[in-house]
Amino acid sequence: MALIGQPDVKQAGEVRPEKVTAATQVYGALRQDILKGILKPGQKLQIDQVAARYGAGANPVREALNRLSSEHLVDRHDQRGFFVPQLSLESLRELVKTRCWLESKALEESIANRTQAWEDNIVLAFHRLSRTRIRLPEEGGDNSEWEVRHRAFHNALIAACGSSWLIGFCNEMMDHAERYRYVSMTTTYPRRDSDEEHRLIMEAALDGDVELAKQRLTDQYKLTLRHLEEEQIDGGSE
Amino acid sequence: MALIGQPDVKQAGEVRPEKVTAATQVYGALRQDILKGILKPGQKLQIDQVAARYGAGANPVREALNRLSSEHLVDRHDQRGFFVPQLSLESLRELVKTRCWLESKALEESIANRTQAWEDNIVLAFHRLSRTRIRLPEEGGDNSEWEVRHRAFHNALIAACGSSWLIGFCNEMMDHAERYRYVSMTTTYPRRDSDEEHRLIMEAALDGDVELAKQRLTDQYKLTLRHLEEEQIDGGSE
DNA sequence: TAAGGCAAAAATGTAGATTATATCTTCGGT
DNA sequence: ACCGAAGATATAATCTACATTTTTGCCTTA
Repeated sequence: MALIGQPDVKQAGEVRPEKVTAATQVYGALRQDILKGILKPGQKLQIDQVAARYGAGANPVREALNRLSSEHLVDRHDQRGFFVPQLSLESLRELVKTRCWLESKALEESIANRTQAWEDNIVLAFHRLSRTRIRLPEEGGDNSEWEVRHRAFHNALIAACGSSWLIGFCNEMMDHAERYRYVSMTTTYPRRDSDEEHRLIMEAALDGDVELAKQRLTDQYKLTLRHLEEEQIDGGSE
Repeated sequence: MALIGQPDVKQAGEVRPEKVTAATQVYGALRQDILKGILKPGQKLQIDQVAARYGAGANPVREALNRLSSEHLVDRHDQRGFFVPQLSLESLRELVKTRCWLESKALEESIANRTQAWEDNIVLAFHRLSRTRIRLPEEGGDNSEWEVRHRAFHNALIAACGSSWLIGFCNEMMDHAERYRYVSMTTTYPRRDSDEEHRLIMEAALDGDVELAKQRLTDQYKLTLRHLEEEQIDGGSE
């Protein structure tokens, strides 16, 4: 129905600042702590403890945990409670394999739909990433800034793929990959030469060389996997 | 209580049947009602009403809604409540496109990893599907049995792809596709000739003809999309 | 018509009751 | 004494009832 000049239209894009609830805050905090490995794989997330930790009541905590359980960032067992999921080399391999499949496809589509804005964003994201120094353990070892930019770069690559589903799936997997990186961060750091690899991916993408770009992207993931395989990252299961 | 002759032995390594909580029951019920279109797209899910409907308290309902929100089966707005997501032709197109991409890939991998058991399950699933009659509106129009078997068939095809991530993503999208089918069920029914299409997909897959199988699979999805496009399924947004 | 102000409605959160699970203890048989 | 079953206690998850906070709808006023 064409509503000409309707006064208080609720436009789809209207942004009313949504006041965040306690549940949402706990959700965000828990998410970070799980991704960063502060909460250990296998650990039980007891309601009372979590509530105390984040200064919230049992219900908001419970809601947050329920959300996270649907993202597979916590395991839920009825009447038994919530747990931080275990990590394993085997599931990491499956994760990387699937990332290669899906991000390749997303990159391919993105290149097919390339626009000026897409290219610009990639260049920008790369620039920011390459200017972020990797901090070694001696320096405090907080690489969360790098993680954020790293993720932004990979997101920029696939942003034009034309499927919010696919972007969502890739992001979900990025979350989990990030957790593996953080948990093994005690021993492994982002490689110094990753900048160069990212540059190569970017260049192939901007050149419109689909096959080369996909190749370089998946090579990078596989290389990172190999590095992690060399460590024992079986999340405390032994 | 104590059922004589049926003592609840706890065998070693036994998988103890998890007693379902109220939250989980509501979750399942809500999920079904949303997928089947009983709860209309765009509709507000008021806590009290939902609680009354399923005979539960506010908290279990809230937990169920939080889980569903992470699956994109309900929209959540802090302090504003929960809603059944809208449907639109545009997002259906994106959904179908993404399904084609991912299920093609999954099918390809499945065929590459084919085993006897995989083939058997496909044959079995096809048999069951083909023996399920489609009920027209006059006959009550409940095609949930068909939906279950239809889904089982497509799952059997991709079961050997080697990635639980990919299988999960495909299933998530199947849920949403199912909702589109149910909502437009007033006018559209599973096509009579879909049996034949499924047979062709199965045959190509069992023959190990990757390209043909993928082609037939995606053709089917695109054909179904075209059928739905001919209807107005824009969930009451106008 | 537009802004401001209320009151009702609804979402969210708290506290404590209830129920299930896990743990510990006891008892009978070997 | 040792093992396992049965029962009792402690712990923790879950749920209910109600308090608090925010939003929504409506009415008044400029």
